[in-house]
Amino acid sequence: MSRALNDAPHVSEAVRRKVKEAAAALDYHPNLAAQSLIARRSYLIGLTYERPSPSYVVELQNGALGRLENERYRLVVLPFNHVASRPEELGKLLLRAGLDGVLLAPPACDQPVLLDMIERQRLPYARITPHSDLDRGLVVAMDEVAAGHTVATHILSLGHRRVGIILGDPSHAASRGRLEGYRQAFDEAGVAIDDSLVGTGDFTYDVGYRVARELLDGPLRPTAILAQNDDMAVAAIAAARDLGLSVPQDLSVAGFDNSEVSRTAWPPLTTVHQPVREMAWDAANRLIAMLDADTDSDAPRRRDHLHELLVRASTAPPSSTG
Amino acid sequence: MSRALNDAPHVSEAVRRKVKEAAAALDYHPNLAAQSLIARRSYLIGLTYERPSPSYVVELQNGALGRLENERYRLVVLPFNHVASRPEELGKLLLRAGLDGVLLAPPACDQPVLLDMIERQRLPYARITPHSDLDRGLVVAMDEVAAGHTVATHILSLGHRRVGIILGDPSHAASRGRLEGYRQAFDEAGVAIDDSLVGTGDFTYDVGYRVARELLDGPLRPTAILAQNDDMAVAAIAAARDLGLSVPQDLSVAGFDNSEVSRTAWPPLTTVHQPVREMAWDAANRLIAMLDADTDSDAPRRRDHLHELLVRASTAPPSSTG
DNA sequence: CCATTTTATGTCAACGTTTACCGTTTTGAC
DNA sequence: GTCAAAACGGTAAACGTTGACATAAAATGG
Repeated sequence: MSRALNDAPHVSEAVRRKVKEAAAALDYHPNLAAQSLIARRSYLIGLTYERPSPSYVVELQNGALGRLENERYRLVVLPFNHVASRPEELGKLLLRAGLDGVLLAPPACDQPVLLDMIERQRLPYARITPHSDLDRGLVVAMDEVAAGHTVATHILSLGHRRVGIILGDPSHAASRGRLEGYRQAFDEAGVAIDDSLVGTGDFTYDVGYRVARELLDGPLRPTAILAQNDDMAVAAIAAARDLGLSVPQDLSVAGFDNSEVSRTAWPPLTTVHQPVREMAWDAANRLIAMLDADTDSDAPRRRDHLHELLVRASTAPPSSTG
Repeated sequence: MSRALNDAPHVSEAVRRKVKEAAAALDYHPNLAAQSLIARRSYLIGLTYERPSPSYVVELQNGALGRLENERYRLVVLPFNHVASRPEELGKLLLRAGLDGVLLAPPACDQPVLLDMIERQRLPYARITPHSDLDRGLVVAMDEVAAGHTVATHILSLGHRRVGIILGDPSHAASRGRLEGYRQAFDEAGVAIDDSLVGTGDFTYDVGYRVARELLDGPLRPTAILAQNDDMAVAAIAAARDLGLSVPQDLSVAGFDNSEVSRTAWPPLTTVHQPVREMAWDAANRLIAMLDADTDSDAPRRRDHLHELLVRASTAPPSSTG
């Protein structure tokens, strides 16, 4: 009987023990569907993300899973590509998945249509590093502008003046935020951003390589490149090498994300650590706090996590001939 | 009424349409818990793995998810570390997760205790690249011995004779299988394996680096290194560089797995492509075929996938001074 | 020793579907 | 127009739990 197994009051110790022993002997496991039915909960948390780098996905997952460990909640992964062009489809997918709550990574967390849908169905959600409508839902963020500012300031303070920029996918607002941070740093340093040295990538290695080649083959070869993620930064290093340039002697390269490749690349990348795992943990934490709270809690709806600049061997002052 | 929504027979078109319209208007979604309760299925597939490289995890997931797309089944991720030392705990976790079936990646798929537990509870499972008890459960495998043979033959045919070997975690049977393949290739080439050139790693970069340094600092510096995964191979390249050695001029390095780092590393790694995604797809495919079959199907219980040697720039004939 | 409270145990409705069953209506054939 | 068969729609049981309620037993107080 459920009272014995669930340690409810008004059950004698003897009976409780006997029931538990019998349950153990029979390898009895309560039927979760029946429990879900009556509790009106599935104890499933969804995690949705879009085809980013493997290390990002794993960090995200591990962060969320770290919080879910020893909880009843289980994590369902729901990757979904091209959200921007079909947000309703993802909405339907999420609503049909029978979730108690969902963690939204970029760029899904920035789709107003999607947020409308899941709000209408009262599906609780937490947004990880969103960049628009920062007042909707639970928000766990990193200050992208500040991060972009930090890394650009690093490059400028080394003495670089001709700085190439490889943007990420423009549909990710992180790309815009980081660029804004670059701008502020350049303004403060009294340096103008040369638009001919700004190329648009999509966070992938292949496109990053192409853009880097264009920058380095151009008339005004930069002495440093700011890439908006590590994969593209590694691609920039490869492009430089293919042109006979040494990093960091002939070209400094800075990335973003502190992904695994940034450590295993040669030279190791100067990059910005985005505390993805911590943010995912926090998002899961706030989400289940919300789910377990009977009343709408008065916890703050937004929380910012701090970035950290990791200066490694891929950046150095420009050579005198630069 | 359920008949209308589920396209059952004996329902007039008019009624069916009206019901569906009303359902759409109300954003009605059937309660999955109730459906699960009556169907005696949760429509949840578990995936369990142990702290391997991010790219492996993502390939695994994407493969399984690729098959689950457009199915009712959802994927629950259940990473679990140190299975070898506490298989019963993972068993309990899996059995309590309310799964319809589970995909077991190494090394969980090689834990007899775990298999015993989930078999006793009649939880269907598929094993991805298991290395022992190959007759238990659904098996999707790669022939590790053949793969090890192929890569070792490649190195030997380039002319290398002093070959260092960095083993993976010995508890992963993949490590043993690959080594066996090396042995066969060495035997066929009439070359003896020098035990002093065999080091034991654990598939991680850091330990791989240490082992590579020991090998290269030793009295008999090898002209080639066979690493049992890409992370350790990249570490070996880094170790060589730190000693002033060029790859592949002074040292050839071959990896295993065709992970992302093997492509972004410099020089790009010669490696063995393990069709992880395809195998995960296949495992999910066979598992749901089993779940959806009323009777025990007579499909083959084991299926081998082919490896592929990818020769890239990290291997070359030994220099004449070697 | 009875009345009263406390504690332990048994019973049953409810959760939201599906499916089997049964009664009613429509259809088609003679 | 009658009859059988097919099509349709309504009702209720069942899935495996939980939790409220009722009943029974034990403990307590007068």
